[in-house]
Amino acid sequence: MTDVLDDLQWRGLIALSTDLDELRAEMAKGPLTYYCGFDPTAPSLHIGNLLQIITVRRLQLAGHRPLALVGGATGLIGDPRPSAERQLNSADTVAEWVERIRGQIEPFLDFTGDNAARMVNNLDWTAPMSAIDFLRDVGKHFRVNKMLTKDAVSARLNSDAGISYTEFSYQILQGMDFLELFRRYGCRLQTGGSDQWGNLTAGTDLIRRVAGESVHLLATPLLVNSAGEKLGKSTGGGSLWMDASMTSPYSLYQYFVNLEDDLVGGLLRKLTFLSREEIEALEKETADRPAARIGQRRLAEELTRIVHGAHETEQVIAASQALFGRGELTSLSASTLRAALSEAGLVRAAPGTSVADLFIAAGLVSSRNEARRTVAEGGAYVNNERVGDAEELVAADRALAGGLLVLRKGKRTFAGVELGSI
RNA sequence: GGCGGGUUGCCCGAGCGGCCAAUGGGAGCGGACUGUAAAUCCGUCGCGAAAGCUACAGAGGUUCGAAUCCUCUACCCGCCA
Repeated sequence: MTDVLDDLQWRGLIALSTDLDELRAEMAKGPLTYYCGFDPTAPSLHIGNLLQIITVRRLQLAGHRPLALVGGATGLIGDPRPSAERQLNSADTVAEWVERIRGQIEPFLDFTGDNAARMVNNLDWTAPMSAIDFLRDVGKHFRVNKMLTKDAVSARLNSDAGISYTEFSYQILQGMDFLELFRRYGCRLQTGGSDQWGNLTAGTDLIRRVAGESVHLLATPLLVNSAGEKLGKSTGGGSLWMDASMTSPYSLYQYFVNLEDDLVGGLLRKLTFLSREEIEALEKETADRPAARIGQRRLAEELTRIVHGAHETEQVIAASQALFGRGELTSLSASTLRAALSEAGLVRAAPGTSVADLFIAAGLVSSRNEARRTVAEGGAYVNNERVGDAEELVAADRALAGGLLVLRKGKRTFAGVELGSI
């Protein structure tokens, strides 16, 4: 079997690390216990977190022992973002998100066998600790001047947003986590995103001071597009969430089908479990015949399957083929059409509703002004026919099989309407 | 605790009594070109059919008229103690 670190490197998953040769040597001796943390700062994890989960899984598949940490404590504090202070979430909210996120992580890991995974929550060792203990036992090991140099902190000090003591302390909590897991489970490696580097090193530094041991770090690169923006920003403003109710499987699939060519290879490497041979073939395919989007389709398919399962993936692929296929919509059967539109988003409306109101009802636009604007710009279609008047009433005789209408905004945003009594 | 500066639309940022729904970027959205790419170009970008309404941290006030002036509150930044 190939060395897992070599594999991670080939996949471009190691942006920053501590001494890789030392880590390699430790891994060679047998199963290594490692951890990766996930803070409940939203009701769902997103595609960036998925990269971490998948990386954790890769290490487990290589025989190492994962600890998946949900940040019941750190989620109550919030790590400093470069731009501005976070709004604190209530303890109830965070507790609920902890459970949801735990549920999103568990399916990816194997909790049986020699290198069974374990879920941990940093609230377990943080909540019982008194402020005095925290300051005496932990705080004493942190030098403020060093804490100030961390990117996340210095960015905030140099902005006029400033930083609260609360967020400033975040790195100490994360450092404590690593120390705690080192003591409880012999954890010797932490993985995370490279934007977390400052927080990751807080842990290794603390363990070195307290226990005199050198433990390890692996940081993955951030997922960004060619403009350097975080991936997922072009989905209408939000992230690509793993929760199906926040980002539909269809939307997730479509996002990756539309991915710019330059990113396909890198994401196939980072986010899928395809073999090196398969990925290199797909990369060649993408380079030779970019218009065929073979790489994009495969990436979209793999990811949708990883996140939402095989059945759902079949549905969205079929839906995409029906809506984007060359064929006439009139040639689609009622069941095919209904299935496709259900994936894209299907609502009911009464016959005789105006185009503008249909677009609003389907969620393609958020106001009548926007609907009128879209029509005026020539970007509104009903059954693939461009609409000229936003106030045009759509009668029942416009419906396709099954009483369905296909609404489209722009080139690729579809939604369905079923005409009938509401 | 004292003094000074700040809080503008999704983000950055101009405006400093009427010409401000608010200059300019960016993001977003649509069009053209393409390949359901990228880059580029063009358009658009609070709500409302309109009258008009709501908006420039929050609450009051001055004024014919305020994002712009005054008062208080909250938060942020800096200097001093």
